Amino acid sequence: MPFRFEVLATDPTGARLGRLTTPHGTIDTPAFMPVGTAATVKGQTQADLEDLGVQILLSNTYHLFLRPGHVLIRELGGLHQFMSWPRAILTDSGGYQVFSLSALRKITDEGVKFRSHLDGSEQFLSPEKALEIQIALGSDICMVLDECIEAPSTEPCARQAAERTLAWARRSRDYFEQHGDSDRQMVFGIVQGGTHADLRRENAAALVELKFPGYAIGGLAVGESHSVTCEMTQAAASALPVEKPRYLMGVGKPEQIVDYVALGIDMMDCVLPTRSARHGCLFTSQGRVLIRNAQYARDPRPLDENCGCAVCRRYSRAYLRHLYSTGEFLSVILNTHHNLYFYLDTMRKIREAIRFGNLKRFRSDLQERLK
RNA sequence: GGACGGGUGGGUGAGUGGCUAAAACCAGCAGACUGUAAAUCUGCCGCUCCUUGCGGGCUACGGAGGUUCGAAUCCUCCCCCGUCCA
Repeated sequence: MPFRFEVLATDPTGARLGRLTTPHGTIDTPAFMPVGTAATVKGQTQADLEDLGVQILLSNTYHLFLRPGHVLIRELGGLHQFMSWPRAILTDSGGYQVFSLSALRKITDEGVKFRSHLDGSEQFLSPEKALEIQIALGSDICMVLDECIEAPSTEPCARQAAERTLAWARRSRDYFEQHGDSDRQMVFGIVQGGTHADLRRENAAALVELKFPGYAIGGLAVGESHSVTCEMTQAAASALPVEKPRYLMGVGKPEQIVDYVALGIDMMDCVLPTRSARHGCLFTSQGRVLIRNAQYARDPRPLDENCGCAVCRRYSRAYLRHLYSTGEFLSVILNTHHNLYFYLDTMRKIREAIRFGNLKRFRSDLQERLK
């Protein structure tokens, strides 16, 4: 079996230490997946990412479908070969674009009609089409197309989206059984349900009957408070099988991630470290640093004295500020490198804390420092 | 010496009688960013006072006078810059 998920240890909080095996290597969980929407993590080479210890990257079905096209990528040997990434890849289905491109789309039970943000052309994504594209891309983990809604949303509205997502999950599974290869790829179903705990539980339970090899929780961190995100995560996770990996989509800040891990989450992804880096917001052991702030202009210290990354070992805050304020390319590169290191290093420490059963202590220390 | 053109807030630069403490952009200062339409977006950006309000006072469009209820905008003189002619 090329795919395998093992829970190696659990922490009193409920956190799980695990290992997910894929044809492109194993992933230590809880894992953070950097986002490389357009087959690139902006500002980092694949060699950089390997050096950082990234075991799995996220990329995007919808964006790659529009450009350069999944057929072209298949011709060039699939996404791994195309982008020269030897480790695992998870592709998001385009479900998030249903949310973020809401002004440019129309949803029916059949699928989603998009007006391309690139050239205005009309595009259509159905659950089957999203899988067809992901099969062509060859990602290790495919996501079913889902309907992600904003928060807050009314119960009927959330229910409609959740039920549609469930129906789409069934169609996705069936399509993959017919056209996919489970030795090569796995498909995760996605729980929806807005900010309604009962609906989350109900939707998760129904999804589990479809027997996916892994489950994602979607539609969170889209406007609701962190405590509600946790409550919903808890509600959904409680209905998921313990032996399958759980992926909380699109989160979060470092101090939030430990909370999700404590709720039994195994995988997460977020644009925060990469996007914030480009915007001059850097994550450190003492909290966030806006490197453009005047107070760093003459600061000879490393960004984070407790950080072992290549950037902190070599450059000063004053230099990083200079690069940012002059708009130099190197600013994006160094900032992104540091932020990803910080996230991945935090995950390493989280895994270690779970191994020793003291995540609770680790969490309160981390949250105290970062608040 | 003469003829034109021009001098606006830290910079570039709109504005040619009231809606102008003065567009826009840049610089500066601060904030946001959560399955990436994002190397983006937002706010502040003359001084000052308080009862912090689409509040009051003061200063401001090269300088000094003047016209007008009202001037960055019109008039006079002066200073400076650019181009051209001697």
